[in-house]
Amino acid sequence: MHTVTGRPPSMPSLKDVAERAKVSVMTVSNVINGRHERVGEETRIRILDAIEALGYRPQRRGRSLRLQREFAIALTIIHPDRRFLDDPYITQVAAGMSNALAQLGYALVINGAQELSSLEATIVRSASVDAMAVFASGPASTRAKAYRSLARLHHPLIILQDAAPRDVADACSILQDDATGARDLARLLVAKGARSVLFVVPRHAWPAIERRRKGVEAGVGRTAPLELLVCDEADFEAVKATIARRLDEGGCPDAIMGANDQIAIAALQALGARGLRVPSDVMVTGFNAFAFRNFSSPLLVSVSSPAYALGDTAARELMLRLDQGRFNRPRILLPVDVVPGESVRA
Amino acid sequence: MHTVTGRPPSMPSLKDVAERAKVSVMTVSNVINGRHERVGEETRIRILDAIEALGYRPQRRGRSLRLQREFAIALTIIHPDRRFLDDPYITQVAAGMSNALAQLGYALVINGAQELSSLEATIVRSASVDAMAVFASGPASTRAKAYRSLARLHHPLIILQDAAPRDVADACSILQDDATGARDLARLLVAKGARSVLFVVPRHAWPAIERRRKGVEAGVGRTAPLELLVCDEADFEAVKATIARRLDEGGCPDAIMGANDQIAIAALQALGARGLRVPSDVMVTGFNAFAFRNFSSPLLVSVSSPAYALGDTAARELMLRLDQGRFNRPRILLPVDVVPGESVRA
DNA sequence: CTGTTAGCGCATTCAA
DNA sequence: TTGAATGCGCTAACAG
Repeated sequence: MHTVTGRPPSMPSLKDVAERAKVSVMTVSNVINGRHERVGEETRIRILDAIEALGYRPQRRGRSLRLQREFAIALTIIHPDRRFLDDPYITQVAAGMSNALAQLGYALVINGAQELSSLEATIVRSASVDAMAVFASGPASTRAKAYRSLARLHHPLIILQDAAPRDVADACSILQDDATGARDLARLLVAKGARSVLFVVPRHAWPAIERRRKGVEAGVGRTAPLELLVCDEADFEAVKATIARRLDEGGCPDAIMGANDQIAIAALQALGARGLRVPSDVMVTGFNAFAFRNFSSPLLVSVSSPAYALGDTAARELMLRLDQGRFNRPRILLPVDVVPGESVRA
Repeated sequence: MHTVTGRPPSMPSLKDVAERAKVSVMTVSNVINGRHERVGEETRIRILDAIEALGYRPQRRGRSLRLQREFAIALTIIHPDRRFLDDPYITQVAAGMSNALAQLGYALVINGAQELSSLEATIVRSASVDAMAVFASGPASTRAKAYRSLARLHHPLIILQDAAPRDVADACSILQDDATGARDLARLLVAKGARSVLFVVPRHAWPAIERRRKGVEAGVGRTAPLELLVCDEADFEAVKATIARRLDEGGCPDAIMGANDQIAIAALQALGARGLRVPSDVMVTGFNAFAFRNFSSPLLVSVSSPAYALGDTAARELMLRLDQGRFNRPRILLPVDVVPGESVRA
């Protein structure tokens, strides 16, 4: 007889329950899975007693192996900051996914990778989920490479906040309408008299930010010249310093648009330190409108990002895909709305 | 022959690789697991070619079943807000755990539960991890009940930011020294002349907040009377309104201490709206010192919470526990530091 | 250095 | 209504 590496002695299996209830494992399995019509009432009660007494819980390993399903979905985040969950957008996506999956008995496995290579080293090395959602940053070519890499894993793939490369099959792209939101913000500023706009973006590339930039360009049109300023988003003080230097050197634009609320708040502070008033001297807008927007004043005009809904949708679409064998739609676009505030003239 | 529920045709197994490389599965397994001394160079290369050609990845299900290990750790969060990951403390813990686990080839499974009952409905129903960390809110009795519930799962348990009930074995409690941090803050305020202190806490109970309250009590001692104000943390405007009402009705204390930075920022705004100056009229302190502390001014004096380190430590301790069969220590306390700012008189 | 055997927990299939 | 046999993918133990 071979001895096995020693399971914790207190982890009962179907067999243990079956022995205790003096039935076969199959009967226990039927009870567990609620196939009442196949088990007699008395037997069922005896089995339930045994389950209770042993503290038995089905062990997913066996079930997974038999059914060729892991009952788990991965959320993979490619982000330069190892504290990838610090990004408020990402946390909301994760919460949305987790809650939707929990209802369906699925688990959410979270993993962050700094870059493609470390990604390959971890997730890719072994298959432990049924499907995957990916949220990637970086230049478009790097992102596309990551998507292709993940697509080769033979799993359905949801690409969050980015387009799927044409050659990636069995993928679905879910994004919010950043371009329209940004365009509407820019139009609002122009309507309020802005004739020069500074758009401040993070150095590290994000697909959503690229779309916001295009939206802003469309919004200002030929009415107001658009200037781009790149800053180091990870360091709040550095963002402030970059904006301050720009103000000192290039004079003050009519409006500053932050690619997200964090950047816009840095702009508010840089302006305040120079004695410039918002919105009378300069108008400012942000993007996302998450809770911390309330922490600074004047309250930012922003755009509400449905990040939680994005995660929720991703989970549901993946469940449908696993059930039906294919994605219903290759692309889902969630709407956004301009959120009023005090940082734009009335 | 039995037909199986149909694995995706493109998901190769060890056997497929073995057949293609014309070796036994065992040899392939040895290559995969880096047992170079047991496989000849030529064979190894042939096998690696086959793996590449088939796009093979080890399937965790089989490995888990054989080794009686899931290679996954759960982080369970009991929090009334379904957007449990909105809490910045929790996200940092999760990031710390995820990164530490990834290095060791483990996955992090995240699940949030509103209350104990929904917790039992999800995780508890089936075993899919090797160990668990839990971060619970709510009254002490509810929390203890949750810990006992989880302890019955036969898994090692790490209890984050809370003490383990005495009757829970195979558990380890990891927390930060909230009491000392809060005491030091309170002492600082007293040293700067505060003779009345208002401590503003969220309605929903958190063990860390209870410890902070005790620390504040110890810090003010008999020098300054301490008043407690309870607010509805989830709604920033409601927090502001509660503090504003208190200011209108009870006059202004010498200092307001927020149980966290969010609450302290609400206090700053409520004070600002009444024309009260910080720190000359009133001093204000927060707690945690996460990134968004920078979003408001004046900059809060706060306490730095090592939330990321907490998650990192939790992961490492669990790995040690799984290797060694028992926890080294029943309790780990991480230090905190007062972080300077402009909201306390110099 | 390589192969064979056996079995982890579970659910499908077929037999009683 | 219940049971027995089978095999999912993988690896420890042992045999060659």
